[in-house]
Amino acid sequence: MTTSTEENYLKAIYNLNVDRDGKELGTNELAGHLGVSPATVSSMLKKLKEKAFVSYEKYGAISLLQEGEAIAHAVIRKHRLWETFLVEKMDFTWDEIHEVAEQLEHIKSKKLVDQLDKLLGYPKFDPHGDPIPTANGEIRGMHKTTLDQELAGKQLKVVGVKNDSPTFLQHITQLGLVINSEILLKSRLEFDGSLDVEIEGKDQMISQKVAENVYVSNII
Amino acid sequence: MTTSTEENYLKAIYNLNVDRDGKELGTNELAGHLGVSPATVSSMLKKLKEKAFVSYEKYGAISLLQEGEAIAHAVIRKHRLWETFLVEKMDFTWDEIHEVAEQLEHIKSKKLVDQLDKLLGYPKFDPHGDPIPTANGEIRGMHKTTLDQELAGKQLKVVGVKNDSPTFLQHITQLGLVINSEILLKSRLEFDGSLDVEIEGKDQMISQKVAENVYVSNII
DNA sequence: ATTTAAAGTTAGATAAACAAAACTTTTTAT
DNA sequence: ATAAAAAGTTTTGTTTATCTAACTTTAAAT
Repeated sequence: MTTSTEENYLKAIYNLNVDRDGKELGTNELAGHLGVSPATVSSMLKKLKEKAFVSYEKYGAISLLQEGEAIAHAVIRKHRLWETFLVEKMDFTWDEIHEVAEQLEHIKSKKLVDQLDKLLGYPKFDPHGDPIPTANGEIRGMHKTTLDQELAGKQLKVVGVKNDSPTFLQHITQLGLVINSEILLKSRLEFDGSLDVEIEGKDQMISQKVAENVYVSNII
Repeated sequence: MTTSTEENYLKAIYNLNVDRDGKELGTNELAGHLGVSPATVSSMLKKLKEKAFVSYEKYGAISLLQEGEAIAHAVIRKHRLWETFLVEKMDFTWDEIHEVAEQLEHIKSKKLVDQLDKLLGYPKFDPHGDPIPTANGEIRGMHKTTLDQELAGKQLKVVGVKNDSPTFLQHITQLGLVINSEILLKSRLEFDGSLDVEIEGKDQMISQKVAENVYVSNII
């Protein structure tokens, strides 16, 4: 049986290895992400390696082995199903769900997860636009482009966010940026990379930092 | 913030102090109930006393102080609401819910509990017939008589069970003994205290041990 | 009333998860 | 190519929750 802590390490390793172009994951970065010291990560990696959950050599890159990835998928599946449940059935807003889902994702009951999935109508995406892994651990395709990478003049749709923090989510909700919002990217300022956009008809300026954390797709 | 372990101790102390006529609760009994050694209970009590959750002196009786009782009530409320949720919304049977509820009862989110209560229509009893404490920690009245204490000839209704274990619940479900089942207590055998009963029309023998764990009320 | 049994406590140890400080390896910059 | 910086590891130590073994107190039995 895996502990909650182990599950959190595996999930973090998974998340940090997605969405990066070959850059290696090290103990410092993982420690920062988990809010623990690099020393703690070093010793935990020894344990996770013994259990054959991760691939790791001293001073080397950290990545998941098959079994570790399966556990990460299962935890992420639970996290995203619970987030969906909280929004759909419990009247939570998308900035309130992460913290509670961090707790609920560690509940151990296969039946509960299956029933949750059924109750929600087998959703494919969670309230942040992230895909929900299937019961077999398959993930149906991830996001690609963030708003900051798009060209001026494009008509876009918000399909997800890269950041789950309440403050970020509250900020963009204020701007009108929620899942399925339509955006016209009018122009980009050379000065600081901020963007002049039209969101659901309203004119707005958004910082590059915000744009980097919003996933979009083209409107055909 | 209280840990899950502390909450489990407070809940156990609460449960063991209900349903007993003045008999004092000691470390051995508590240890047995929690599945830990008496030594562990001794040291944990020191901590719970420091936090002013329990009243306790060396070699003396264990009981809850106001704050400890409030926490116990809150945990029991969550436990029973989750059990109700699992049966009402997730198609669990009453013998499957205890184990999962033991995990869910420690989730920390006021909003989640309130919404759960609302979603379920503010239930007064859980699937085992136990009363659900209100948000202010009030419990609306407990069970009184178990089936083994009733007189022969009486027409009774099952209102609850004293034991949550899967094996017990599966056994009595087999007998037809579920919440609201109607029972006619026909006679009691002097030999071993077992009972001759008619359950929903069917004739059955049930052991004294079983009868001690079924709460009943008179049908008026 | 004394012995024995039951109940309870204390002391010493362990495992999990963490941190600080000291040390080592790798990478970067000049 | 070497020094400095960054990244990573090891050692030592802490906290929480647990155990076993040894000891003490209280209750029961003769």
